[in-house]
Amino acid sequence: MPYAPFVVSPVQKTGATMIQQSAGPVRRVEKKEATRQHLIAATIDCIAASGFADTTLSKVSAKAEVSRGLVNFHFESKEQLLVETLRHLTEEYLAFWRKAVAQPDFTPAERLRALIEADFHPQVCNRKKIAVWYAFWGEARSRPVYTQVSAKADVAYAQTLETICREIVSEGGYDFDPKMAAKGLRSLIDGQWQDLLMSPATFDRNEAKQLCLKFAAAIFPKHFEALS
Amino acid sequence: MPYAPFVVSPVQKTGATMIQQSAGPVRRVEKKEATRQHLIAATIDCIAASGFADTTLSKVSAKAEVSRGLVNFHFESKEQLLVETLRHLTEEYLAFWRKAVAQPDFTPAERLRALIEADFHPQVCNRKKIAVWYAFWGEARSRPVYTQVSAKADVAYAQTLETICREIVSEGGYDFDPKMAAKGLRSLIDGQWQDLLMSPATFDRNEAKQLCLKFAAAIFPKHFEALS
DNA sequence: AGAATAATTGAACAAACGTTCAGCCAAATT
DNA sequence: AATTTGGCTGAACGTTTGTTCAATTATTCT
Repeated sequence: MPYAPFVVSPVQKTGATMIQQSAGPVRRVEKKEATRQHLIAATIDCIAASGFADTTLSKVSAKAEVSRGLVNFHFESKEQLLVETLRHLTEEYLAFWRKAVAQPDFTPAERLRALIEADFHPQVCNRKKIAVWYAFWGEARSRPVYTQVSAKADVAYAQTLETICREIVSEGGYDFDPKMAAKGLRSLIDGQWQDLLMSPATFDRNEAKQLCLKFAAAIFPKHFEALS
Repeated sequence: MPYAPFVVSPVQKTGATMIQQSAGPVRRVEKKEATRQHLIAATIDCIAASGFADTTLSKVSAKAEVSRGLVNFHFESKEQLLVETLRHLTEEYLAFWRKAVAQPDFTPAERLRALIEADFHPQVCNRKKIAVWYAFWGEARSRPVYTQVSAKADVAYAQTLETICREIVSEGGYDFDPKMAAKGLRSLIDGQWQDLLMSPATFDRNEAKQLCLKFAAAIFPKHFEALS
């Protein structure tokens, strides 16, 4: 049983009045969307389990426990399914780190800590999802559409991290280019992700965080030295 | 004309005496090996151009300008061809950075500089080859054999870098775990490689090196501060 | 309740896949 | 010069691929 039972959330029948909409049509629309998400989840599972090369629509539909032809009903083509899968992954990650740093009363250093914390949270930093990221990155050169899909979110991350670094540099009067600091920190995180993918046995989530914080302490000593 | 003309290096006919071997059989053996390498090179080209999923034996043999069936003559199977391709890539990279750091009169800091320099040399750090690395990494979870093939070389790199860092820490009396420093520096390099893959337009080789050296300066100030 | 709508199925399709192998020809041996 | 060896070809094989679509089932509308 690869997924939780295919339960459609029951239609709201009590409480607020339905406006301009009967209870009926919502159910069908909801179920359609649920199936769609179901297929995307199955695709992630398949890519992680079989790799990009061996991810076939037969395997995906088997994993999702639906018929073969349903994929082409919900998605124009296999390629479109893959694009939507990457989009799903991208948006999930975007929403996750955005929520983590969006605390208005945080200091820049606290926001950086929160970002690092988010980047190693099991919800986004687990071997299955990282395997899928790498699968897409491996195809990025031959299918530029994959780069386009995640480009906006990548830029958003880079800018957010750069802003945080600029604020920290400004606060501490450091002599370190904020753009370089941001690039470096992102690289450190990616590198640790790769470690999880390639050496899951020796990978340690806390160690990975500590490594990033140690480097942060090296370039922003006043902000990070004391702790860790 | 994807490759240099298929020239077999002429058999050595002058100079040292041939021992236990006529000139003849060498030619055939050499040509076989040349074809083999030819096929591996074509595979690298195909993975870079079409991605892992769309790399077929038809494309590989077309690129190498040989017949379809020849691949299965030289390699047991497609899977074996891919394994040997990864092995080739791994060994080339291993030999390259080993040569760079193997200067006996270098100080540890100079060796670290040489390693970084090697990691961004166009021979190993170019978009085509990095795309192939990522393609294999993307499949690593589903095909553990890929991890096994490059495992030894990965460990060798990690140990070499760690030794260099340990020596630098010892020299400078720094309070930074050499193991962490090594992991971090490797991450920085990987991260820059990924930048080249995903954003080739904005990637700058010298900037990438400078970024690594800046972080080196942050953790080993006495050894790297002055320069760069 | 009956008609209309839309999600889902599963069989069928051509195309492309990896693999096999009998035959060919150049190279090596006798 | 004749024979053997072995790299190489290209057609053929059985699968599997992504896609299509008429039929089916479940839901929504009248």
